[in-house]
Amino acid sequence: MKRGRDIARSYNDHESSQETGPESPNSPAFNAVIYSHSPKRSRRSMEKRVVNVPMKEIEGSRHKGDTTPPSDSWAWRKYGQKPIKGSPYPRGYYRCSSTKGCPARKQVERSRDDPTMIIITYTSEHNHPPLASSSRNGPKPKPEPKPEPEVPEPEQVELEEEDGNSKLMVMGREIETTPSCIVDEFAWFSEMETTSSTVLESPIFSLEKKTAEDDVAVFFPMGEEDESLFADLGELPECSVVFRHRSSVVGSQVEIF
DNA sequence: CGTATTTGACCTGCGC
DNA sequence: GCGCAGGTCAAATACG
Repeated sequence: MKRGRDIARSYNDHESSQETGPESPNSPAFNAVIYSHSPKRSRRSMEKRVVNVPMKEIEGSRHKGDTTPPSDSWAWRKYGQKPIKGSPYPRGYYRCSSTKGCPARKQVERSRDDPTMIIITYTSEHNHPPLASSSRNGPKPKPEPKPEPEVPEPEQVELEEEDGNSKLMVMGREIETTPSCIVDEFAWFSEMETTSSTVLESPIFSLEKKTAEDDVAVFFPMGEEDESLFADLGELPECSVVFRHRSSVVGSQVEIF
């Protein structure tokens, strides 16, 4: 069995070799973010992506407690929880259980400033597509309850054009967009698009078009056998942001100082 | 009974 | 070098 130090080493090794960017934000309403770029990568200074999700977005989620993670396109398994100094709420630690050996992890905690917000910090990226394909091998994800599809407040998610550059406004904050990040990140997604002609349009995409009329609808390709697996994904609006990014907004980041 | 979660212990990084 | 805080492991426990 690997002990902590071994994990930490391979973890950092993975980070240093990471060239495809961190995983997607996968959140219905997110404040973006890549923490970067410490000259010396370490467990605490590694690249991270932070996503803020309003509590209401994750109501109905299967977990209970202060660090309820929102459902997304991957299966997550909790492996730890720690009280965080200065915060009344503990932080939950989750790793991807969609496939064996997936390095993706996320930390879920409540915002100390706004308890109605959940802060999700993603570290490492998935080495596989979302559940659509991964669910056919590897550990099965738990069936998710079906919450009502949540709709981001119109005033919380806006698309702005300025000097030819797109800006995503979320929760009143401006998110700088960086195309290369997401393009690389979803290389696997491009492959799927070119290898399948069967597509599914999620209701979430039409929602996105409400907030960004000029957006090109992006369809998620899949085989017929996957359609049933995706039957529940209409409840996963978090993907829509990512897909839209690929089409026009293409990525999101905010530098945290 | 198999799988997921909880929780205390352990380890590492970082600041002083 | 020391102590603190964060991150992870793994045994125990809970759950379906």
